[in-house]
Order: sequence, then C-alpha cells, then structure tokens
Amino acid sequence: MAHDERRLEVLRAIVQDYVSTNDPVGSKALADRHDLGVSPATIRNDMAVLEEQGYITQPHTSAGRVPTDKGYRLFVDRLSAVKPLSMAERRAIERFLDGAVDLHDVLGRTVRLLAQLTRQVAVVQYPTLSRSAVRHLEVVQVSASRLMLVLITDTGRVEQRVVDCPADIDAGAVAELRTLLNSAFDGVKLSEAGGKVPDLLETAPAHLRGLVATVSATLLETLVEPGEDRLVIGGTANLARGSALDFQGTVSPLLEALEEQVVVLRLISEVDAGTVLVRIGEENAHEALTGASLVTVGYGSPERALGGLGIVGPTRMDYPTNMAAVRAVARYVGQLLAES
Amino acid sequence: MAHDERRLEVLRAIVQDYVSTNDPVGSKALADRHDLGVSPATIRNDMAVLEEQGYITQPHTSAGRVPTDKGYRLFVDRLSAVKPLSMAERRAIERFLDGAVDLHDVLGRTVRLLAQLTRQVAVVQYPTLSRSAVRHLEVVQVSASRLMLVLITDTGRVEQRVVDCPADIDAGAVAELRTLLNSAFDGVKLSEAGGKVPDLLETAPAHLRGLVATVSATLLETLVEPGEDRLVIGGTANLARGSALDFQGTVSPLLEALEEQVVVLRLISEVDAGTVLVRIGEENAHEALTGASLVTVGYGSPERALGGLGIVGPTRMDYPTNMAAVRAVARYVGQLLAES
DNA sequence: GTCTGGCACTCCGACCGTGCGAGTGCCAGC
DNA sequence: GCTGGCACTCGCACGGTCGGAGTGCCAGAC
Repeated sequence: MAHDERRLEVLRAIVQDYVSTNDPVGSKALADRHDLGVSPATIRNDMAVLEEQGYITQPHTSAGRVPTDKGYRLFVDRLSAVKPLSMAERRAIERFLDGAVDLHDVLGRTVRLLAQLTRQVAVVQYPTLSRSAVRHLEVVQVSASRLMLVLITDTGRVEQRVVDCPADIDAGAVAELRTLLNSAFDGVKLSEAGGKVPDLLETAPAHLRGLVATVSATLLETLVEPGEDRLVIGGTANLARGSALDFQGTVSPLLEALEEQVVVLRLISEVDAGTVLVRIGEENAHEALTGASLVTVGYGSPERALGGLGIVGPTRMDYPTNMAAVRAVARYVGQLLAES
Repeated sequence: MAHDERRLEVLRAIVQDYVSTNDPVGSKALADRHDLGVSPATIRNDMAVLEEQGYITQPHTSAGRVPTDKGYRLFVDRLSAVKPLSMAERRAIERFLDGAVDLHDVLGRTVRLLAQLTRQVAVVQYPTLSRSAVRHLEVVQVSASRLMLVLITDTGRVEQRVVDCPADIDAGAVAELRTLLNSAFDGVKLSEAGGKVPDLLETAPAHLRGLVATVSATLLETLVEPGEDRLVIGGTANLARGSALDFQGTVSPLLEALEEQVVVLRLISEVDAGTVLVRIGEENAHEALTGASLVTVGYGSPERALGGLGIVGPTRMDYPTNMAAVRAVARYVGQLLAES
C-alpha cells in the first residue's frame, strides 16, 4: 500500500541527507528538504516504524536518525538509481588512463583515478595469475648454477624467480630448456600448468630431465599455488581527511588491514565482471572493516574477469555515484587491457 | 667551559624526555629524571639561554619547553650516540628478509620491516635504473606488428614495454633482433646505453635497421630518460596512530605527499650508501613535510648506491634508534641484493 | 483510519566561571 | 655562579547552566 511506499521514501531521504550532511537527520529537516507531502509528525511515526524494523537508529535520545547497515543495504538494493557519470568524468577517465606504458602504469593510474573520482581509498588487483595464460617464458643464466625465470602472461604481468640448480649449467642447456618450456607451456593457463609437467618430464631429453624438474617445481610452487596476487592501493589520504569522524576516532586499524592486503584481496577477488558488488559495514565480518563499506567489481571481459578493483570507504558514502564510478573505470580498464 | 657543556646536556635531556613523553618538559621534571647535578633554578637559567638561542621554545607561557627544529638538529649532530641494535632486532632483520623470492618481494619485506622496527612510515626506492646495467634484454612478439621488450637488470629489476612497429615482423627478425640487442647492450649501464645506439645502428644489417631504430628509441625514452624510479611505501598506519597529535590535526597532506611520490623520491635519492642523512622539519622546504623528519640512507655497495631507503615521521622521533635501524636494514638489503 | 498541530519531556552540547597545578622569572643569600 | 623561596601567569580540567533540537503522545480534523 501507499503506506509502505512512503516509509521507504522516508528512508531514502534519510540516507541521502545523512550522507551529504553527516548530521543525524530529524523529522523537521526531512519535511523541509524533501516534499514528501506529509507533516513532520507523520514522518515521526514512519521513523519510529523504520527504527523498530532496524533500518535506522538514533545515536542518543533526542537526536535525529542515522541509517544502520541494514538501512544502507535496503537503500543500495532497492532505493538507489544508478547515477550516470557526467561527460566530464567520462573524459577524465580516458585522459587519465591513455598513455600508460605498461601494466604497472595502467594499474597505478587506475588507482589514482578511482581515488580521485570517489574521494575514497581505491584498490586494484593485478590480473590473477591463475586465470592468466603463458605468453612467454624466458630463461636467463645469472651465474654458473643459477637461472632466472621470467614469466610473461597474456595479461601483461611479468614475474621473475631465481632458481638455484644443484649443478652447473652450460649455455646450450639453457637454450634447450627455454625452447622446451615454451613449447610445453605456451598459451597454457597457469591454473592448468601443473597438469603439463608429467608430459614435459617424459618428453624431455635425459640430460635435461633433472633441470626441468627443478625449474618446473619452482614455477609451480611460487607462481601457481599461493595465488600470489598483488594489490595496488591509493588515496589513503582520503581516509584521514573527512572520514576521521566516520571511523570512530582512529583510522589506523583500517590502514593496517589495507596494508596487510590479504583480507582485502580475499574480498576483492570474489567478483564478477559487470556486476558491482557492495559490502556494507558488518557484512564484511573482518573486525577492522566494521564501519567500512567496499564497492567492488571485476574488470576484463564478462566471461573472464582478470581481477577486481574497487573502493573502500565509510559506510556513510554516496553509493550510487561511487558504484557508477567503479563500474565505469572497470569497464575502461578492461578494454584497455584487452587491446594490449 | 663547563657552562656551555651543561647547557647542551640540558638540551639533550629535554629532547630525550620530550620524545618519550610527548609533554613539554619543565625544569623540575628534568632535575628529577636526570642527574645534572644542579637545581631546577639553575636549569631554568640554562633553559632561558637555550630558548634565546632558538633551540627550544614554549608552546605557551607557563608550559614546559619543547625542542625546535634547530634543537633537534643540534641533538642529531652533536648530542646523540648511535644506538646499537639489540640482538633480537638484528635477528628480526634476518628472519624477515630471508626467503624473499624476488626483488619485489625483498623490497616489500624491507618496507614492512622498517615500518615495524621504527614504528614510522617506511619508504624504499627501487634500484635506480640509470645506475643499473643490462643483464638481459628479451624480445617477445605479441602480435604481428607489436613487440614486447623485457629488460632485466643486474639489480634484479624487470621492466617491460610494448613497442608498436610500423610494419609486420617475422619470427626470424625477432630472433636476430634479440641477439643484436643483447650483444650491444649486455653489461652496459643504462645511463650509458644512449651512446651505444649509433654503433648499433651502423652494425645492424640493413633489413633490421628500421626495427632497431624504433625499438631503441622506445628503450631510451621510457627507461633511461625519465629516471623512471619506483617507490614502495608502508606503515602509513603508524601515521594515524600516535602521530595524530604531532601533525597538528591532520595527517592528510603528508599522506598525499607520500602518494605523490615525486617529492619523497627526490629527497630519498640524494643519498650516499653508508652515511645516514637526517632532514628535520622545515629543512625539507616542501610544505607538506613541515613538521616531518626524514631519515634516509643509500643501500648497495659503498661506491655505488643502488637506491635509497628510509623513514618519514614526526620531528618528535627517536633519532638515535631510528638511524640505527635504517642503517642496519640498508646494510642487510645491500648484501642481499649483491648476492643475487 | 489516517494525518496533523500542539505540548511536555529528554538530553546533548555549547558556554562560562572557578580553582588547581605546573611552570616560570626574579631576587636575595650563600 | 648556584640555590631556595616567592609571587605570578596561564592552560586546562571540572562542574553547573541553558538553549535548542528532536522525540513521543494525544486529541481533534478530514
């Protein structure tokens, strides 16, 4: 009935006002700033119901209302329209990202761009190794018994590892090894590289077999298994700026969690390309992220997300705008990486 | 005379007490905690002189004294003994850094280690490209007319660039190009790589000349010229923690300056390996760094610093301990990188 | 039944005045 | 040249007051 309808309208108004003013919002202010067509007294009744249902709360008696996590959730799911980016913002994205020279540069620019657009902390994950395929494997001899492996993936990531070999290696063997590895792994996804090893060992000429075993063991251990995924973080200054009030007192635990990377990494990698995922406050379970929201999305082609990116900020954030920004940036980055 | 002597002793005591308590220190407290052999009244006279000379100041009448930048400077230059690291700290350094798998990992661990030891923001510069030498140049064909160059330096850095070529390239040419580039640049310092190009162009077979020109132009432009140097930053949570009081109100400009990188990069690259450099407060000129001190040192062999590392914190920091930590870490990292 | 205006009540936060304590500068005496 | 004593200053913590914003409830209007 029209009853419930209006109540949701009230909730939406509360969220909007609170996000923009940071003051608990009262019935009078609501009636003034939004034309809900009813008097403050009626709004008070609605607010009482919303509070009972757990969507809003008051910091103390005789203060206005503030949305709860549950309130934000409802707002994000049902009450907010996606806010299209302005032309200026669209152009800013292109201007910012074009002219990047390599993957590191692209992701560095992306994180700065996101931080600037949303005025929040931005987080970008390097393309997941396990979902990447081998474009080239280079073997360089760095000393008599040490080799450096350089892995180049189709997503532009470059990873290197030094391998200590039990015996000295001659230059010819290095060249053979290179050819062997490349023909075995070229185009193979890293997640499936493990399966190729037995074949490889079998077909390898006897005198190389030990070497191949050592090298492929290192490859699997350090590159495939641990999901060795990197994160770029930027815009932490935004945390210190306005949000000092949002995170009661100190932002330090949050900064620690961000530097830790592992927590955020786990959250950010659970994404699909295309659908923006919002996690609000306590939904994050992890202690340091209580009071914080994440807005994340995958980038890359829809079928195959290369990695995730997003923002971290106080639960009191402008979700529609930030969701739009995150989505637009991800889309553009995805295109950019697909080209190269 | 013994007069001046004692006055300096008073200054040292003030710095030490202020650093550890964060309270302006008064004559009485000084007399109690340090045996200077004189009464509070005498100390008061000394303090009046020190204030006149600009080494200390009082936040307001009837408060204790606080060191000025000039006071810290004198303390660092003449009054502080280098504090040897504890055995536990020494072992922590080894435990922390051993087992790193590549350069990225080494520097990442270093920055975390430094941040933990000093409880300040830590900063580590990647080995300067211009002072590095080429260990290997790899050329990989990524599409008909595009090549990826991968540069591996003797310091373990790996940089890649994609080069668009005007015409399609066949696989044979790629192999030739690889051999050509490596024989021309192997072991050459990047700062001197520019000089090799004319030679290279001359000796190159005619059918490769255009390709070589394009490729070496990209190499020089993107890798040699701009001093494209990276920075790893960590421990920013330390800023938010205690130092909220030190940087009046907000740490946000400082965080911005750190993310900007360019300012810090300039400061950190002016270092010698071996001698720890301390910059205090206003000595940093740059606005955001007023109120902050940098403790930096170069790492690598004494004759040839690979890069710089150090910490950024409030001027009110424990200089002797932090200087010792920075020096010890730099030394260890230098060894580690020399080995590989 | 639903909305509205009015009213009494609550309670936070800003404001203000006071008193305490820490610290200083100065001075006379050793 | 050092010391103890003394008067003075000043920031800050403490406690009480007051105003305003906001609420809940109720009786009456539509």
